[in-house]
Amino acid sequence: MDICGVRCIDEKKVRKTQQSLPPDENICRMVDIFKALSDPTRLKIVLALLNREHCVCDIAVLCNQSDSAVSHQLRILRTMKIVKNRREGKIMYYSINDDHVVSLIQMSLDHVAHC
Amino acid sequence: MDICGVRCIDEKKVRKTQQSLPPDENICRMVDIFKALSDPTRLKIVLALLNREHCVCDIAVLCNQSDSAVSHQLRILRTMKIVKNRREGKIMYYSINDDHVVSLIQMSLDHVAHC
DNA sequence: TTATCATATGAAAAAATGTTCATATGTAGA
DNA sequence: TCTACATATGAACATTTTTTCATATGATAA
Repeated sequence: MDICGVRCIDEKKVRKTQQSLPPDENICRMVDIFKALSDPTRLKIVLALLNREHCVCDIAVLCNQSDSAVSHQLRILRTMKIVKNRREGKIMYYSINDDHVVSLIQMSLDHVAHC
Repeated sequence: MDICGVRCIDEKKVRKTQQSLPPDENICRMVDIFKALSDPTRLKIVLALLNREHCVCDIAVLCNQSDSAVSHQLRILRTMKIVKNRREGKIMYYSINDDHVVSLIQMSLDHVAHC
């Protein structure tokens, strides 16, 4: 096995591990979830919404960011289906839309608490 | 409450949520974990090492990346204490060093499998 | 010692990401 | 209708991250 000039030391082990790997598509989807949570503003938004729904400008206050910056990040979280929104007149309320993500965050909260 | 020109709609809710938020330092540490797993090369490395330890050039083959690129990513994972390494002659073997991260990945694997 | 191999590292180049700013949209009320 | 407000969005700019390339290090064998 030799890909792009990189030599392989132990072909057998590599093949076995290769078979154990999830398909690339799934790896990408996992990366997307982690990426969504890997920005302080976005993670803080999700943590805040864990508590209850909030409107955009309240989230901006909580994150100490401009409305616009928060709106951009909310769009990313919305696209990823991590949050959902509902309109009440002029105000747009955001809330959590993915229980799996809640568990992920809970687990990482535990991790950080332990160390 | 009015921070940097952003008006707050519902002060009470904001205060309650603010109190429910983990300290910023912990949020940063959570972000660091998610960031570590939010690159396809790094996540693939960790997934591969979940199976068994591997040397750098075998990881490079698995990830279809140059030795150097992989080495850089391994340093990041090492700094984060997500992986550890041991030398055997010229060869450096890397393996998983953080069980919490294993659980996190397992959970995200489940998530991706479900949807 | 010298040559070779496996890996590491610094710095530059390339790519991806986040924020700001100006402007647009949708809603409510005058 | 016009105005004000809450939010959204595109594009420019700034920052961060990743990859590449050249070179360095540490280990083995000749």
